[in-house]
Amino acid sequence: MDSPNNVFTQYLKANGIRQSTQRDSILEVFLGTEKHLSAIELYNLVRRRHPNIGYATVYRAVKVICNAGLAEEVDFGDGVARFEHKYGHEHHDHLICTKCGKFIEVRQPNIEKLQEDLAKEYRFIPTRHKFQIFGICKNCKKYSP
Amino acid sequence: MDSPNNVFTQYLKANGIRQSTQRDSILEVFLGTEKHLSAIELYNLVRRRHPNIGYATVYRAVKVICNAGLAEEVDFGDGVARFEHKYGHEHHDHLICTKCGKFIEVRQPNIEKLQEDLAKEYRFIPTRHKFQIFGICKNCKKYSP
DNA sequence: GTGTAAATGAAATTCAATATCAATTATACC
DNA sequence: GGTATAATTGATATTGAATTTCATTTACAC
Repeated sequence: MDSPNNVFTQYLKANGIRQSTQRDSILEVFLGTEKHLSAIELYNLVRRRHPNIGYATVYRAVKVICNAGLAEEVDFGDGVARFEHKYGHEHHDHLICTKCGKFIEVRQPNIEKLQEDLAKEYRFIPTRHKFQIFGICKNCKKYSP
Repeated sequence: MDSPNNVFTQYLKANGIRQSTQRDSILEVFLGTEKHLSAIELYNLVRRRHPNIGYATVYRAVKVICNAGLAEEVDFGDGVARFEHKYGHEHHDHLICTKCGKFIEVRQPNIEKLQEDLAKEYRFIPTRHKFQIFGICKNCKKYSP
Protein backbone atom coordinates (compact mmCIF):
# COMPACT_ATOMS: atom_id res chain seq x y z
CA MET A 1 0.00 0.00 0.00
CA ASP A 2 0.93 3.60 -0.29
CA SER A 3 -0.05 4.90 3.13
CA PRO A 4 2.23 7.52 4.62
CA ASN A 5 3.38 5.04 7.21
CA ASN A 6 4.48 2.61 4.55
CA VAL A 7 6.21 5.32 2.58
CA PHE A 8 7.99 6.31 5.76
CA THR A 9 9.04 2.78 6.68
CA GLN A 10 10.33 2.18 3.19
CA TYR A 11 12.26 5.43 3.22
CA LEU A 12 13.85 4.53 6.54
CA LYS A 13 14.87 1.07 5.35
CA ALA A 14 16.22 2.35 2.08
CA ASN A 15 18.41 4.82 3.93
CA GLY A 16 19.63 2.74 6.82
CA ILE A 17 17.63 4.73 9.33
CA ARG A 18 16.14 2.81 12.19
CA GLN A 19 12.52 2.81 13.18
CA SER A 20 11.80 4.18 16.63
CA THR A 21 8.81 4.57 18.88
CA GLN A 22 9.36 8.29 19.20
CA ARG A 23 9.70 8.99 15.51
CA ASP A 24 6.63 6.92 14.72
CA SER A 25 4.61 8.86 17.26
CA ILE A 26 5.84 12.16 15.92
CA LEU A 27 4.76 11.22 12.41
CA GLU A 28 1.40 10.03 13.69
CA VAL A 29 0.72 13.23 15.62
CA PHE A 30 1.92 15.33 12.71
CA LEU A 31 -0.36 13.57 10.22
CA GLY A 32 -3.24 14.02 12.64
CA THR A 33 -3.03 17.80 12.36
CA GLU A 34 -4.10 20.07 9.55
CA LYS A 35 -2.01 23.01 10.51
CA HIS A 36 1.29 24.53 9.57
CA LEU A 37 3.30 23.64 12.63
CA SER A 38 6.64 24.90 13.80
CA ALA A 39 8.96 22.35 15.38
CA ILE A 40 8.13 23.69 18.82
CA GLU A 41 4.40 23.53 18.25
CA LEU A 42 4.67 19.94 17.11
CA TYR A 43 6.90 19.23 20.09
CA ASN A 44 4.22 20.50 22.43
CA LEU A 45 1.58 18.34 20.77
CA VAL A 46 3.74 15.23 20.92
CA ARG A 47 4.57 15.89 24.56
CA ARG A 48 0.96 15.22 25.50
CA ARG A 49 1.58 11.59 24.66
CA HIS A 50 5.26 11.39 25.46
CA PRO A 51 5.93 13.81 28.29
CA ASN A 52 9.62 12.93 28.31
CA ILE A 53 10.33 13.40 24.65
CA GLY A 54 13.04 15.91 23.83
CA TYR A 55 12.70 18.85 21.53
CA ALA A 56 15.73 17.75 19.53
CA THR A 57 14.05 14.46 18.76
CA VAL A 58 11.04 16.20 17.29
CA TYR A 59 13.25 18.65 15.45
CA ARG A 60 15.27 15.83 13.91
CA ALA A 61 12.21 13.75 13.10
CA VAL A 62 10.62 16.59 11.16
CA LYS A 63 13.72 16.79 8.98
CA VAL A 64 13.55 13.07 8.29
CA ILE A 65 9.85 13.30 7.48
CA CYS A 66 10.58 16.10 5.02
CA ASN A 67 13.39 14.12 3.42
CA ALA A 68 11.05 11.19 3.06
CA GLY A 69 8.86 13.46 0.95
CA LEU A 70 5.98 13.41 3.42
CA ALA A 71 6.13 17.07 4.42
CA GLU A 72 7.57 20.34 3.34
CA GLU A 73 8.80 23.46 4.94
CA VAL A 74 6.82 26.64 4.47
CA ASP A 75 7.99 30.10 5.33
CA PHE A 76 5.67 32.96 6.15
CA GLY A 77 8.45 35.41 6.68
CA ASP A 78 8.26 35.54 10.47
CA GLY A 79 11.58 33.82 11.09
CA VAL A 80 10.05 30.54 12.16
CA ALA A 81 10.20 27.42 10.01
CA ARG A 82 6.83 25.78 9.70
CA PHE A 83 5.99 22.41 8.26
CA GLU A 84 2.97 21.01 6.54
CA HIS A 85 2.54 17.35 5.83
CA LYS A 86 1.34 16.25 2.42
CA TYR A 87 -1.05 13.51 3.41
CA GLY A 88 -4.37 14.26 1.71
CA HIS A 89 -3.06 17.59 0.46
CA GLU A 90 -2.42 18.66 -3.08
CA HIS A 91 0.24 21.23 -3.67
CA HIS A 92 -0.99 24.73 -2.99
CA ASP A 93 0.24 28.26 -2.61
CA HIS A 94 -0.47 30.92 0.00
CA LEU A 95 -2.06 34.30 0.34
CA ILE A 96 -0.51 35.85 3.44
CA CYS A 97 -2.09 38.79 5.23
CA THR A 98 0.58 41.18 6.41
CA LYS A 99 -1.81 42.69 8.94
CA CYS A 100 -3.18 39.75 10.90
CA GLY A 101 -0.72 37.08 9.79
CA LYS A 102 -3.42 34.72 8.59
CA PHE A 103 -2.89 32.82 5.39
CA ILE A 104 -5.18 31.28 2.84
CA GLU A 105 -4.30 28.16 0.92
CA VAL A 106 -5.01 28.51 -2.76
CA ARG A 107 -4.72 26.24 -5.74
CA GLN A 108 -3.61 27.72 -9.00
CA PRO A 109 -2.87 25.05 -11.60
CA ASN A 110 -1.74 27.60 -14.17
CA ILE A 111 1.36 28.29 -12.17
CA GLU A 112 2.76 24.90 -13.12
CA LYS A 113 2.73 26.05 -16.72
CA LEU A 114 4.69 29.19 -15.86
CA GLN A 115 7.20 27.08 -13.97
CA GLU A 116 7.67 24.80 -16.97
CA ASP A 117 8.10 27.70 -19.34
CA LEU A 118 10.74 29.35 -17.21
CA ALA A 119 12.52 26.06 -16.58
CA LYS A 120 12.69 25.27 -20.27
CA GLU A 121 14.00 28.72 -21.08
CA TYR A 122 16.81 28.43 -18.53
CA ARG A 123 17.41 24.70 -18.84
CA PHE A 124 16.58 24.38 -15.19
CA ILE A 125 15.19 21.19 -13.65
CA PRO A 126 12.49 22.33 -11.24
CA THR A 127 11.64 20.21 -8.24
CA ARG A 128 9.23 22.50 -6.43
CA HIS A 129 8.15 26.09 -6.14
CA LYS A 130 6.89 28.57 -3.64
CA PHE A 131 4.37 31.17 -4.62
CA GLN A 132 3.33 33.58 -1.93
CA ILE A 133 1.17 36.65 -2.30
CA PHE A 134 1.42 39.18 0.49
CA GLY A 135 -1.29 41.74 1.10
CA ILE A 136 -4.40 42.55 3.13
CA CYS A 137 -7.11 39.97 3.63
CA LYS A 138 -10.76 40.81 3.29
CA ASN A 139 -11.32 40.87 7.04
CA CYS A 140 -8.52 43.32 7.77
CA LYS A 141 -9.63 45.46 4.85
CA LYS A 142 -13.04 45.73 6.47
CA TYR A 143 -11.75 47.07 9.77
CA SER A 144 -9.30 49.63 8.40
CA PRO A 145 -10.75 51.38 5.38
CA MET B 1 13.26 64.40 -9.94
CA ASP B 2 12.66 60.83 -9.08
CA SER B 3 16.15 59.64 -8.18
CA PRO B 4 16.37 57.17 -5.35
CA ASN B 5 18.01 59.79 -3.19
CA ASN B 6 15.10 62.12 -3.67
CA VAL B 7 12.61 59.40 -3.00
CA PHE B 8 14.50 58.62 0.16
CA THR B 9 14.71 62.22 1.34
CA GLN B 10 11.01 62.69 0.72
CA TYR B 11 10.18 59.51 2.56
CA LEU B 12 12.25 60.62 5.53
CA LYS B 13 10.65 64.05 5.65
CA ALA B 14 7.15 62.66 5.30
CA ASN B 15 7.74 60.36 8.24
CA GLY B 16 9.62 62.63 10.60
CA ILE B 17 12.84 60.68 10.20
CA ARG B 18 16.05 62.66 10.19
CA GLN B 19 18.67 62.59 7.53
CA SER B 20 22.05 61.34 8.66
CA THR B 21 25.50 60.96 7.17
CA GLN B 22 25.60 57.28 7.99
CA ARG B 23 22.24 56.41 6.55
CA ASP B 24 22.98 58.35 3.38
CA SER B 25 26.24 56.44 2.95
CA ILE B 26 24.55 53.13 3.54
CA LEU B 27 22.01 53.89 0.85
CA GLU B 28 24.75 55.00 -1.52
CA VAL B 29 26.84 51.87 -1.01
CA PHE B 30 23.75 49.69 -1.27
CA LEU B 31 22.67 51.26 -4.56
CA GLY B 32 26.19 50.82 -5.86
CA THR B 33 25.91 47.04 -5.62
CA GLU B 34 24.02 44.64 -7.81
CA LYS B 35 23.88 41.80 -5.36
CA HIS B 36 21.51 40.37 -2.86
CA LEU B 37 23.18 41.44 0.34
CA SER B 38 22.60 40.35 3.89
CA ALA B 39 22.77 43.05 6.54
CA ILE B 40 26.23 41.83 7.57
CA GLU B 41 27.54 41.84 4.03
CA LEU B 42 26.33 45.38 3.52
CA TYR B 43 27.83 46.31 6.88
CA ASN B 44 31.22 45.04 5.74
CA LEU B 45 31.00 47.04 2.53
CA VAL B 46 30.01 50.22 4.32
CA ARG B 47 32.80 49.76 6.84
CA ARG B 48 35.37 50.33 4.13
CA ARG B 49 34.26 53.94 4.05
CA HIS B 50 33.13 54.30 7.63
CA PRO B 51 35.32 52.06 9.75
CA ASN B 52 33.50 53.08 12.92
CA ILE B 53 29.98 52.44 11.77
CA GLY B 54 28.03 49.98 13.89
CA TYR B 55 26.23 46.92 12.64
CA ALA B 56 22.99 48.05 14.25
CA THR B 57 23.06 51.25 12.23
CA VAL B 58 23.29 49.34 8.97
CA TYR B 59 20.66 46.89 10.12
CA ARG B 60 18.28 49.71 10.98
CA ALA B 61 19.03 51.65 7.80
CA VAL B 62 18.16 48.67 5.63
CA LYS B 63 14.76 48.48 7.27
CA VAL B 64 14.16 52.17 6.59
CA ILE B 65 15.27 51.77 2.98
CA CYS B 66 12.83 48.90 2.55
CA ASN B 67 10.02 50.88 4.12
CA ALA B 68 10.79 53.73 1.75
CA GLY B 69 10.08 51.28 -1.05
CA LEU B 70 13.63 51.35 -2.37
CA ALA B 71 14.50 47.76 -1.57
CA GLU B 72 12.93 44.50 -0.65
CA GLU B 73 13.79 41.49 1.38
CA VAL B 74 14.42 38.22 -0.42
CA ASP B 75 14.68 34.86 1.20
CA PHE B 76 16.58 31.96 -0.28
CA GLY B 77 15.75 29.64 2.55
CA ASP B 78 19.15 29.67 4.23
CA GLY B 79 18.03 31.50 7.33
CA VAL B 80 19.63 34.80 6.39
CA ALA B 81 17.60 37.80 5.29
CA ARG B 82 18.95 39.31 2.09
CA PHE B 83 18.03 42.59 0.48
CA GLU B 84 17.98 43.79 -3.07
CA HIS B 85 17.49 47.42 -3.99
CA LYS B 86 15.09 48.33 -6.72
CA TYR B 87 17.05 51.04 -8.47
CA GLY B 88 17.18 50.12 -12.14
CA HIS B 89 15.46 46.82 -11.40
CA GLU B 90 12.04 45.69 -12.42
CA HIS B 91 10.30 43.19 -10.24
CA HIS B 92 11.55 39.69 -10.88
CA ASP B 93 11.35 36.21 -9.47
CA HIS B 94 14.05 33.63 -8.78
CA LEU B 95 15.18 30.21 -9.90
CA ILE B 96 17.21 28.81 -7.01
CA CYS B 97 19.59 25.91 -7.47
CA THR B 98 19.43 23.61 -4.47
CA LYS B 99 22.80 22.13 -5.34
CA CYS B 100 25.12 25.12 -5.72
CA GLY B 101 22.92 27.80 -4.15
CA LYS B 102 23.11 30.08 -7.18
CA PHE B 103 20.00 31.87 -8.30
CA ILE B 104 18.79 33.26 -11.57
CA GLU B 105 16.61 36.33 -11.81
CA VAL B 106 13.71 35.83 -14.16
CA ARG B 107 10.91 38.02 -15.39
CA GLN B 108 7.52 36.46 -15.90
CA PRO B 109 4.84 39.06 -16.55
CA ASN B 110 2.08 36.46 -16.67
CA ILE B 111 2.40 35.89 -12.98
CA GLU B 112 0.83 39.26 -12.28
CA LYS B 113 -2.30 38.00 -13.96
CA LEU B 114 -2.39 34.92 -11.75
CA GLN B 115 -1.95 37.13 -8.71
CA GLU B 116 -4.86 39.33 -9.77
CA ASP B 117 -7.10 36.35 -10.41
CA LEU B 118 -6.44 34.83 -7.03
CA ALA B 119 -6.78 38.17 -5.28
CA LYS B 120 -10.12 38.85 -6.86
CA GLU B 121 -11.39 35.39 -5.98
CA TYR B 122 -10.49 35.80 -2.31
CA ARG B 123 -11.12 39.56 -2.06
CA PHE B 124 -7.51 39.99 -1.07
CA ILE B 125 -5.56 43.20 -1.73
CA PRO B 126 -2.14 42.08 -2.92
CA THR B 127 0.87 44.28 -2.34
CA ARG B 128 3.65 42.02 -3.53
CA HIS B 129 4.46 38.42 -4.23
CA LYS B 130 7.33 35.99 -4.07
CA PHE B 131 7.69 33.31 -6.67
CA GLN B 132 10.63 30.98 -6.23
CA ILE B 133 11.37 27.86 -8.21
CA PHE B 134 13.76 25.42 -6.60
CA GLY B 135 15.64 22.83 -8.61
CA ILE B 136 18.89 22.04 -10.36
CA CYS B 137 20.57 24.58 -12.61
CA LYS B 138 22.01 23.64 -15.95
CA ASN B 139 25.57 23.71 -14.67
CA CYS B 140 24.94 21.35 -11.79
CA LYS B 141 22.95 19.09 -14.06
CA LYS B 142 25.99 18.81 -16.30
CA TYR B 143 28.30 17.63 -13.57
CA SER B 144 26.02 15.06 -11.95
CA PRO B 145 24.09 13.16 -14.59
C1' DG C 1 21.16 -13.26 23.19
C1' DT C 2 24.94 -10.08 21.84
C1' DG C 3 27.54 -6.40 19.55
C1' DT C 4 27.31 -2.27 17.34
C1' DA C 5 25.75 1.64 15.31
C1' DA C 6 21.84 4.74 15.41
C1' DA C 7 18.48 7.33 18.28
C1' DT C 8 17.33 9.80 22.29
C1' DG C 9 17.09 13.69 25.60
C1' DA C 10 19.31 17.16 28.23
C1' DA C 11 22.13 20.71 27.80
C1' DA C 12 25.25 23.71 25.42
C1' DT C 13 26.35 26.34 21.40
C1' DT C 14 25.67 29.15 17.45
C1' DC C 15 24.16 32.99 15.01
C1' DA C 16 21.03 36.29 13.10
C1' DA C 17 17.68 39.41 14.70
C1' DT C 18 16.44 42.70 17.83
C1' DA C 19 16.54 45.66 22.10
C1' DT C 20 18.92 48.74 25.33
C1' DC C 21 21.11 52.89 26.60
C1' DA C 22 24.41 56.56 27.16
C1' DA C 23 26.63 59.67 24.06
C1' DT C 24 26.12 62.14 19.82
C1' DT C 25 23.89 64.77 16.22
C1' DA C 26 20.15 66.85 13.13
C1' DT C 27 16.54 69.91 12.91
C1' DA C 28 12.88 73.25 14.40
C1' DC C 29 12.49 77.33 16.72
C1' DC C 30 14.05 81.50 18.52
C1' DG D 1 24.08 81.66 14.83
C1' DG D 2 22.70 79.53 19.36
C1' DT D 3 19.72 76.33 21.90
C1' DA D 4 16.40 72.78 23.22
C1' DT D 5 14.89 68.31 22.20
C1' DA D 6 14.06 64.38 20.03
C1' DA D 7 16.04 61.08 16.79
C1' DT D 8 20.33 58.59 15.66
C1' DT D 9 24.35 56.20 16.57
C1' DG D 10 27.43 52.50 18.13
C1' DA D 11 28.67 49.37 21.62
C1' DT D 12 26.83 45.91 23.95
C1' DA D 13 23.37 42.78 25.75
C1' DT D 14 19.43 39.93 24.93
C1' DT D 15 16.43 36.94 22.56
C1' DG D 16 15.02 32.85 20.30
C1' DA D 17 15.19 29.46 16.82
C1' DA D 18 18.31 26.27 14.81
C1' DT D 19 21.73 23.15 15.44
C1' DT D 20 25.38 20.47 17.88
C1' DT D 21 27.30 17.67 21.55
C1' DC D 22 27.59 13.72 24.29
C1' DA D 23 26.54 10.20 27.54
C1' DT D 24 22.90 6.92 27.81
C1' DT D 25 19.50 4.07 25.70
C1' DT D 26 17.58 1.34 22.05
C1' DA D 27 16.85 -1.13 17.48
C1' DC D 28 18.20 -4.64 14.74
C1' DA D 29 21.48 -7.65 12.07
C1' DC D 30 23.87 -11.62 13.00
